[in-house]
Amino acid sequence: MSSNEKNTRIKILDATWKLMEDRRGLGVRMSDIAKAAGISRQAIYLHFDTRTVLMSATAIYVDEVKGLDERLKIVMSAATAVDALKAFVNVWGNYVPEIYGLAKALLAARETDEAAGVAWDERMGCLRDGCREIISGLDAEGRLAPEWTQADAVEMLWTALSFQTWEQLTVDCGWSVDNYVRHMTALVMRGFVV
Amino acid sequence: MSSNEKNTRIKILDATWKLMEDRRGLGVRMSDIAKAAGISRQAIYLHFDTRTVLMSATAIYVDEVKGLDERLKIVMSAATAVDALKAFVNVWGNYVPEIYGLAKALLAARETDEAAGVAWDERMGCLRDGCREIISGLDAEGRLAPEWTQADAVEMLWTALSFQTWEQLTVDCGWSVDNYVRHMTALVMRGFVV
DNA sequence: CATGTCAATTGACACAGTGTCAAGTGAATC
DNA sequence: GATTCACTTGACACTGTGTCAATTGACATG
Repeated sequence: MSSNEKNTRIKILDATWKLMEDRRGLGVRMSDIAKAAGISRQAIYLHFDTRTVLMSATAIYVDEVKGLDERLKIVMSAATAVDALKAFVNVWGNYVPEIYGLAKALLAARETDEAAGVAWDERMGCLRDGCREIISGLDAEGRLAPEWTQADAVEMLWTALSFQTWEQLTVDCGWSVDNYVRHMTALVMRGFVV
Repeated sequence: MSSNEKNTRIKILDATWKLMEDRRGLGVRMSDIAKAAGISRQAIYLHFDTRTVLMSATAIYVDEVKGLDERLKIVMSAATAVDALKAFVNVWGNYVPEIYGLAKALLAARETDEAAGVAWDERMGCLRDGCREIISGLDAEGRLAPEWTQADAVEMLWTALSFQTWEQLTVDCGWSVDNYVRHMTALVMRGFVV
């Protein structure tokens, strides 16, 4: 039955997701996932060719469940680009902890695995799109600081909001998400808005 | 003879460094290093207990040869904190490509290896110290933007100047080092200085 | 000259984790 | 009753790290 097949697939995705979050993306083996999903290790390979394929599929699955795209789109409907920017930082800063483990694992895999790199870039795509919209909005409203071309500002803002930056501030510096949002907002407001 | 022992050690460190830079920190095996150093794979373990120990030792070796500390100290002698900040971004931005491969490898190892994490934190220490001095100088000169406490500004500046940020802008966004320096300077000047 | 020391070599092996393969099981389907 | 299909089981190949024991070759000292 295809519903049974689907159930196993979903069980694997859920197990992968849960384990990645529990262990912050580190030390999650295929055998751990199999155990958590209640199937044999080899059965995973009936659904996903490689570990990387599984992680990419899990990332897509999580995106669907969590719906970052939608959250960001709502943000974009703010009255002004400045409001959108503030809301954007807030949504993103609060979203990262929900996907931290999986993102971390995907990022690590990216170093050695081409396919993981592609999957990562796709995940980060909507963030970059959001930055582009906001910068273009700022510019249209005449509030983009004169130092910046739109293209440069987009890339700098996207980098400031990167997963790695979020991680360094919260994990290495011990900031709360609220502090991250407050101070990152301050930085980008000063840095890009006039 | 102890000079012979030292020679082999240095040969290993040089080989490690060179390979890390050549391969941008990825896919460098102990056997590759041995081959490049002209010794047997097992002989490496006569000098370095583990791969991580070797990488940490190489990082220290590179630091000695390249002398980031000294370069940064010269920067600190600038007339004003603002000048120091600009020079700091310039020195750091131009320094990273010289240590990219090794830094990348150490950063990757950090995820699974406690000792690598310590080694990384030590390497990043002088950067953080520099940020602290600059922010405290800005504050003393009354030019730190009012949004910031010194502690918060130090951590945010340190994060803005992180290896990962440098990497995202130059590798992922394709910026030249000159562009990195110019735009990062613009961001931190706007973000922190008043 | 004989002896000891010490760095390095060689070959073998343990271990972990990914991915593959072949044979077999059990339940639904025709 | 035969087929199909997801899944299980056990075995194995492969890679890379780290360990071990036996051996070599150079050099230093008595």
